[in-house]
Amino acid sequence: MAEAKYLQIARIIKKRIQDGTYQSKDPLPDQEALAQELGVSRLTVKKALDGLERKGFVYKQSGLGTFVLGTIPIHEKKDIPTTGFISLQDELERKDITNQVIHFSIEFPNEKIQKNLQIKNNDPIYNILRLRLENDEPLYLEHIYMPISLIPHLDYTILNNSISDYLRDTLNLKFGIAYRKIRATKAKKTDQNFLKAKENDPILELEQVVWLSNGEPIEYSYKRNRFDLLNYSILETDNY
Amino acid sequence: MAEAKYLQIARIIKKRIQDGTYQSKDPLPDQEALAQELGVSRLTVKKALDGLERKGFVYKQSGLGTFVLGTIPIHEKKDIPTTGFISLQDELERKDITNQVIHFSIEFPNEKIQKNLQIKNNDPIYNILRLRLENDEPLYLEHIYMPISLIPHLDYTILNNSISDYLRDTLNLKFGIAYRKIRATKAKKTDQNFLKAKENDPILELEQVVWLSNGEPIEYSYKRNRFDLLNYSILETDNY
DNA sequence: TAGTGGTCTAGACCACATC
DNA sequence: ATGTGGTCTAGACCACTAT
Repeated sequence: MAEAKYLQIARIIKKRIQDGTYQSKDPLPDQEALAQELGVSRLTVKKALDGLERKGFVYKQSGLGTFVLGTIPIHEKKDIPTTGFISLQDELERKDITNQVIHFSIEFPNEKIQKNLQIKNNDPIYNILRLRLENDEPLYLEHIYMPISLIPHLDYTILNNSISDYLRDTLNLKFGIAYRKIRATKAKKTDQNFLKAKENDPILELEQVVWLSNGEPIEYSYKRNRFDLLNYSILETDNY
Repeated sequence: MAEAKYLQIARIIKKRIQDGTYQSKDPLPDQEALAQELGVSRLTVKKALDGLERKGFVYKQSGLGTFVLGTIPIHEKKDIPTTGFISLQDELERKDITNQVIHFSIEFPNEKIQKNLQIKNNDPIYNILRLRLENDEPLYLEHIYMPISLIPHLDYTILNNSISDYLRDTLNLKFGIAYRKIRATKAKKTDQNFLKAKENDPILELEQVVWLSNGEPIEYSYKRNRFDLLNYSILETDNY
């Protein structure tokens, strides 16, 4: 089957917002009108708008209409959305991002990794340390642990590009949920070396466990970000 | 009208998960069975489950069923969800949280605040500095700016309790979206004084703009958190 | 009063996973 | 072949907002 109708509708409406057909703060046509015009039921339009609301394109006021959300004042280029499984390059408009694989090995997991990946001590894992650079300046250091059982073949070519693209497009794995945790910590020696962080610089750390849609943990990782080059951003909506 | 049916259904199912009626990793009854049992349509059950999935109680596998999500391994007590407009006390199981109002004044906004609250330079604002303590130990320092025009009467009693409860329950204001940004910074003198932070301690900062459901900005604020006492957490789902 | 979005139903068909 | 969740429809009624 083709892409779901509500996703197609969402894309059409999103395009109209981006090309200025629907202007900031203006009301969109009402759901019934959009449904008629696009040849779908009202519920399908509503579902599309619900998604666009969650993504921050529109907001709705019961009894009034649906409106285009204006520019967010505190938004900066270095804000990275914490939502979505999209790779960094897509989400950010940062073109010159490169990878540098610092370490790549196969090991038995320690207790913490066993717990986080829900595996046994004799289930081997990949241990990856990767540095991300923007215009040759270090952005963040990424420690990744993944079970071999789910990913039979991983090599430097994949690590130098996108692991998530490989999992999704080549292995056809489907991501489920992710639990992410953001904290501030002090720079360690490793951070000082690879990130060119100073001794008393803070580090913005994102630790996460990612599950496949069948409930199996696929990745435990933490990124150690340069505090001055990255923020994490969240757009919150009331949408149940 | 009473609470929406899908929210009632969600609450019932959530309770069954929490009291162990549905065990971790077990499948729930299928949507049709739940619909029959609870006397609603299948779509209403689905909507309830969609919400529970976004909140991390269950996960669904098309063609297989809906399952109770097990405990999240990296979850800690000091993780604070970045989602929802719920006050800190409700969300955390931290009982002994107190407020200490350090500064409270009415002023004209500077340019940054004008921009973030979308107001003019002669629209007065509240300027609030509040310290949050847990068992008399400082947790975070909160700088809050809000337009007076939307909040006619604010006093120390309200500031010592919950501002958001006052806005919601007394003024009947409805929250719309919030844009939040998380960064790591260095401790300033203010942080050292009030948070008992050391000179080279990092600070975990959350900066945010909160809008009402009618699109008017109601709050610009930033919290400066002790790096060792708080993390922010995000639960990510595929849910469009 | 009119117009908006929110909810809900019954029924249908589809894609997907398992047996 | 069967059972699961995902999508979609047409129609209905409700709550809220503005005039």
